[in-house]
Amino acid sequence: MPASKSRAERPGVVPQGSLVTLQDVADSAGVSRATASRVLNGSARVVGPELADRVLRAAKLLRYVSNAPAQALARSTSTVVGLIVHAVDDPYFSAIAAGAMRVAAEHDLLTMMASTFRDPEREIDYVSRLRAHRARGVLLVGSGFTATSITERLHEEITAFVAGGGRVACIGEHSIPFDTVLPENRRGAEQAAKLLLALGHRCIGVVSGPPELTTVEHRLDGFRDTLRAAGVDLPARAVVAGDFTRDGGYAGMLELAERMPEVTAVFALNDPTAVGVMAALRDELGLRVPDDISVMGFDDIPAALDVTPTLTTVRLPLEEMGERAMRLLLEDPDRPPRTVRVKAEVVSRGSTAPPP
Amino acid sequence: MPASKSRAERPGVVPQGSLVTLQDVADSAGVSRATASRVLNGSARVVGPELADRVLRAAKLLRYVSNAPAQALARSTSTVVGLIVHAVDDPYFSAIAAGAMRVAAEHDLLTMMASTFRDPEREIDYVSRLRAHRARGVLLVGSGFTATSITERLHEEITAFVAGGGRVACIGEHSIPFDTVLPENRRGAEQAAKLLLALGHRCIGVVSGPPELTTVEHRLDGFRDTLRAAGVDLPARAVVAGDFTRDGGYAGMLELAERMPEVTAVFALNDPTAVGVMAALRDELGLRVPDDISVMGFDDIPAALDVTPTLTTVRLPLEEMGERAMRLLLEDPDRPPRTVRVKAEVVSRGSTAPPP
DNA sequence: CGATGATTGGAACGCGCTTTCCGACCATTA
DNA sequence: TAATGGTCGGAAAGCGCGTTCCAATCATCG
Repeated sequence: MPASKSRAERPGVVPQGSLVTLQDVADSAGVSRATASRVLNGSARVVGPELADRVLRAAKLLRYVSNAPAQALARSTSTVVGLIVHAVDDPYFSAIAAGAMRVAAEHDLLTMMASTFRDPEREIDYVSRLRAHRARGVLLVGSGFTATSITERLHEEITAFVAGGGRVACIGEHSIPFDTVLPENRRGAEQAAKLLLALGHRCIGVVSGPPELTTVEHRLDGFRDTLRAAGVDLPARAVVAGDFTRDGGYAGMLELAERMPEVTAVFALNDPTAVGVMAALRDELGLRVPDDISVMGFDDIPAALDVTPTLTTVRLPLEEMGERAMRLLLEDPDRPPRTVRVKAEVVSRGSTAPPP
Repeated sequence: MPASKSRAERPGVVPQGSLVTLQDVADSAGVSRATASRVLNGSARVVGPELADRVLRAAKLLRYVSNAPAQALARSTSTVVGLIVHAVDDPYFSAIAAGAMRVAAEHDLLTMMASTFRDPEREIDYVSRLRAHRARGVLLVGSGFTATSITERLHEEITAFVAGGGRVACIGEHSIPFDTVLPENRRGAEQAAKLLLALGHRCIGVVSGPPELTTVEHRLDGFRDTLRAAGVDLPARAVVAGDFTRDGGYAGMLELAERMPEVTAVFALNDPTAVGVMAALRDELGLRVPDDISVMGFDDIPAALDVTPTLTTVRLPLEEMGERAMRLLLEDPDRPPRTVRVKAEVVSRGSTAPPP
């Protein structure tokens, strides 16, 4: 029991249960810590085959795994990346997270995932904590906020992070000069508007998301501008704010129906909202989609195929966005910030039709 | 610039960009490291108010955050918990994760989230890596595997983790003697069977999940036994294996229809599968749910309400399960392992009806 | 006014690991 | 055979922080 022997030499140190240290392995293999270290994580230096074998054997026997914090301290670099999302249980974010985590795993990195529960303060706080953990990089997923005070403080925190050698990438418009994967929110919304116009709709409502999100702003602008260019007005009362959730869409639709019962089409600014809108239409308002009213969403989450009717939406390659952002974050660190634009594409399905 | 002064004293050490250390703060405040440390993380010892203020001020100015790895090393305890799921983008797991992460955040812990992409080897590997990171604890979400070789190796890894002072909790049957949140899979499946029997179904098919999961085994057993007790047989060919995904359910239904076109009800072993089954029925087989055939799922994911018809399923309080498991993991560490049973409850909705 | 105790800042060590820097040892070559 | 170069193992100095132990300062009491 070489491990316990080494432990016994410094009694009282044991924190709780015994952790096997590199020293233990070295002792057990009859070599120095330096040698053990070298064989256990392929240093530049080569160790003789027999010693190497002894070390490996001892490590296996003792179930040794290196102490990551200690390693991080000594190397002053860690093996974790941060992933900050607004809500884990939102399919938009979890699809992106799946892509990002796959790439992180390919690079042998562990992912610290933080969910802000849609609170910008927590986002700032998390960046700071990830900085404390000396994360390799952090991926900011989801929309930025239009409020400049938030953006500024986030920016400061990010700057400090980068100054410490960390990398940053964003998905969505964050008004921050770092690697960015930028979905064409504006263009997508324009095309949504065109589809609805082409179908003949002239009286259209919008169930929006939190107005403080840049994503919402851009989608809304693109939509409104396109309507206007076609001579169709989108009055303020035709736009009701949701919260980007299914329930927000439900409530939003009820309010919209009260304000403007004459709408023949509703554009929801993301898919969960659209799903909520359709539920409200069906369960409370007794309107049939698309015969009485058309509904469009945005993002194309997997569930868009499984609602009835299937949801016409603007497709974004979510998982791919996550992958690309993570690659941006991890690959060739020394190059100027890049912005990758991602096409948004209308997918016409069952929830849209000409007005009745 | 006290920070850069301190840096300048050890040139060449700077890794990339300058990290502010506790020493920098101490220098800038004109105190010793010890004092700075004491004020910055409320040690037992009290520091004089004026010095404390100087330190706080300096820390803020320099945007100091403590080096978490160094801190973890010195304290030999970290502020991270691990969360291992099978797939982030599966609503079952993301709902649980949301609950778990909320609790972790309450405790001021960062969550390392690992997605195994349904590969048991990765699960074992992740436990080991989490052990390396000296995580406070790890939460194993999702079913265990029936293969004893896997279970044994996982168990060994977990044991090593616990021996190192880490805590462990599981959701689902892992055949491991640790804190467990155990959904009543068997009871839930029994009730599902009863509902179908009560409706008059006698010829029933099952679209299952990966047979190597204990969850699948238990749900299947409960279902089969209850049918048998009622004199209804569930022949092997009536059970087709899916993979717990929507697409798996789709394919599974097609196969089931080929093998046993006479079934009047299908029990899908989780909700995504059920959604796939309904899609196959609608898009390829031209059967109406529930008029021609009934469909039941398991778990009650949010989307169960948004498919048409709404999905009859067995409800599990997913988010709450995540919360409770995380509490088990974090609260009063010194007590024998506990098992919390979670009730499964049938929710009757639109996808079930008497046979035609 | 000197002794005693309470308070508080600082020096120093240790956490586990990486990484120079040396020195020992071997095999070459002149 | 002696000198030379190349290998390879080990001693030791950090990495940034927490924390014990000491010394110094101050107030208080006899």
